[in-house]
Amino acid sequence: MADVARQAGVSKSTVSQYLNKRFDYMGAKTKARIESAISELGYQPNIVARSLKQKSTQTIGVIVANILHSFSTQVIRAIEDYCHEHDFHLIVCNADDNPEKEKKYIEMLLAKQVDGLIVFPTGGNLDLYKKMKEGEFPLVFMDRIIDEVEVPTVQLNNERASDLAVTHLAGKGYSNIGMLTTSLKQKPSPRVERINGFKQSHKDNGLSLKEGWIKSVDVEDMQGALREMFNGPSKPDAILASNDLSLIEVLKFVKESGLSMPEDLAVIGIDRVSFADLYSPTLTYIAQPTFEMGRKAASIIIDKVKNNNTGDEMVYRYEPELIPGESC
Amino acid sequence: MADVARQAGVSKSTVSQYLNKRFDYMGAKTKARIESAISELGYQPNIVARSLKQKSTQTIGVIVANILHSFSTQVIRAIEDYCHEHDFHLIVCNADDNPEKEKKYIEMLLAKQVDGLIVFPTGGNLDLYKKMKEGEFPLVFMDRIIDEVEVPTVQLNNERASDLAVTHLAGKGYSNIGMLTTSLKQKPSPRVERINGFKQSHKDNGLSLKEGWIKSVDVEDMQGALREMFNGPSKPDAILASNDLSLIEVLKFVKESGLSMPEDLAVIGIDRVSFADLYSPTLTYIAQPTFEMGRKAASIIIDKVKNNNTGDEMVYRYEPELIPGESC
DNA sequence: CTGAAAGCGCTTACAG
DNA sequence: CTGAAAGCGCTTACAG
Repeated sequence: MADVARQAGVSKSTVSQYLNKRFDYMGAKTKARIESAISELGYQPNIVARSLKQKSTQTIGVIVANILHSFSTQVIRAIEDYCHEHDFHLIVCNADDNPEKEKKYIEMLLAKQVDGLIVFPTGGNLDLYKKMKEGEFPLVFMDRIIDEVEVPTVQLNNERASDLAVTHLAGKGYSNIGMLTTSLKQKPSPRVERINGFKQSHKDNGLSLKEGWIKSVDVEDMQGALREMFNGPSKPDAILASNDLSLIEVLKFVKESGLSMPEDLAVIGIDRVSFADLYSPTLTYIAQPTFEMGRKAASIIIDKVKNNNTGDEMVYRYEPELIPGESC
Repeated sequence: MADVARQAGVSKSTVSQYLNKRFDYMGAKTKARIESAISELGYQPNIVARSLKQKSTQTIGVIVANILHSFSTQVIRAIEDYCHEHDFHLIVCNADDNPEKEKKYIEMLLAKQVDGLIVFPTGGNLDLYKKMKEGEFPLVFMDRIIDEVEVPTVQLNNERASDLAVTHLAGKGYSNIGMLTTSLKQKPSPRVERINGFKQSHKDNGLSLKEGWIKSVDVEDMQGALREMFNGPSKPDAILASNDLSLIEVLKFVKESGLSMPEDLAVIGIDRVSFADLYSPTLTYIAQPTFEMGRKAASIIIDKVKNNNTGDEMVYRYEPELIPGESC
């Protein structure tokens, strides 16, 4: 910038005014001289220096609990679009369901002076969440609710998602429904709520619930869990896969067991997968409005950044939708 | 930092030494005092300030041409792992096959003072690429070769990928092979090379080539292109989908036309897709070694960053592998 | 073993 | 309409 100033025969201040498009009082010839000095020198401003001075990086951090879920990538995409429209940049990190990693990334992003943070919380860093909340740092939770700390949260009406699935199955005459979901170690609220919804919907639909057929295990153990379900005296005639990773395991099991869908086993999943319409049979699933959810989270965080972290700390619940296919 | 220094009764310099773990000459009591001052105040260093002074952000930028390709996400993942191991951060941007966007992102990342850039080039910004090359800015190209500017490039042996596919099909007795690939507007080298390989392999296998069955169109137009292929007097008995997006369109077409695989039509794709083993029939495909390719790109860029951009400007070609399934 | 001082590349009141 | 000066929060030779 000093070079540009010298070349144009003005001061750094004036160059800075030019760069920030404050032309109110700038002479036309000054402006032109700066303009040509910049292009001659191929000058590019240093955002790092500007950020230091302005104490704002125009950057939002996003930490997803697990990038392998299609839900995460879809939401990131929506957040990205919104931020892009509002001239904010994004740094995305993947905590891999690991609270240690989540902690590391939160600290890294704070050190990098992001203006705000959207977190899909693992739930394992209550102190950190609280510290940010107390420090009035702009923060939004996505997908999972953390009871211990009041932060605006965007998530699905998870009980309703399970209810949609069970009611649909019941309507088709299925009554022996199993459920497969990823591990409950961290007790992430969506999984807990989906299981609760599953149970409640059994009552509402007059179905008898088999507790043993609700399996919450790590992905590696899913084939075993499914085999268990099918080894008993009575077998499920339908399965709810509570997210995309579970669904893939169910489909793998169906294929390997030589079962046919939906005759031998009806299958329904929560989350949209790329191959739902391509599969034979096409898959019935419960879609989350990932696009709106992502935009909502982005809009809350950007409002907070701009308005000094004011605004309500609400939980925003979005309604799931059943997309019918041939798998049940 | 000034607060910490005051609280500990030392100077900022000493705090800085502490933070940078230069303990060689530091008194044990000084160290302890700084340590407790930091934890009392909950001090977090400001990386932006450090970056400004050190002229290094420990950050690598990645610009993919199109994030929708599974290849891109797999490579990003590998780059991320490698950078993480070497304490570099990543900022990922998606140019959406749009040279304008690519330009914007390159300039943004340079302004953010990333230490190096891995680009899946659209090919539409030759001046910018040259400028970076001349400025000795650490730069690596991924996937696509740009003849006009000599930059280290990591990519697949694309001709071999097509050859593997065609030779496999020929071995199974198929001789009327069509090819579907995404648009050639930008003439990205992998698509050109895959088409060349497809043609050459026809010669090598003594097959007669139907030029009209090589379709390079935008994804929206693929169903139409496939219908054209199948509307003529003779029809293909096999299709090579040159990437994952093309493959999905082929599978959609097969399903909608009521064709059965591989009896009516054999299908083979380049790129690994998540549902290859899940599909009925399971899919035969040509895999790229995305993991090694990503790590290679990351290792080149980090070497360049550390060694002041020395090193050769080679093209690294990786060999594809055929993963057999039931679709051909 | 520790501190004073300069400087990284910007922005921004303020003076003229 | 433009410039001199201070300051953002660090690091780093250098002096002592």
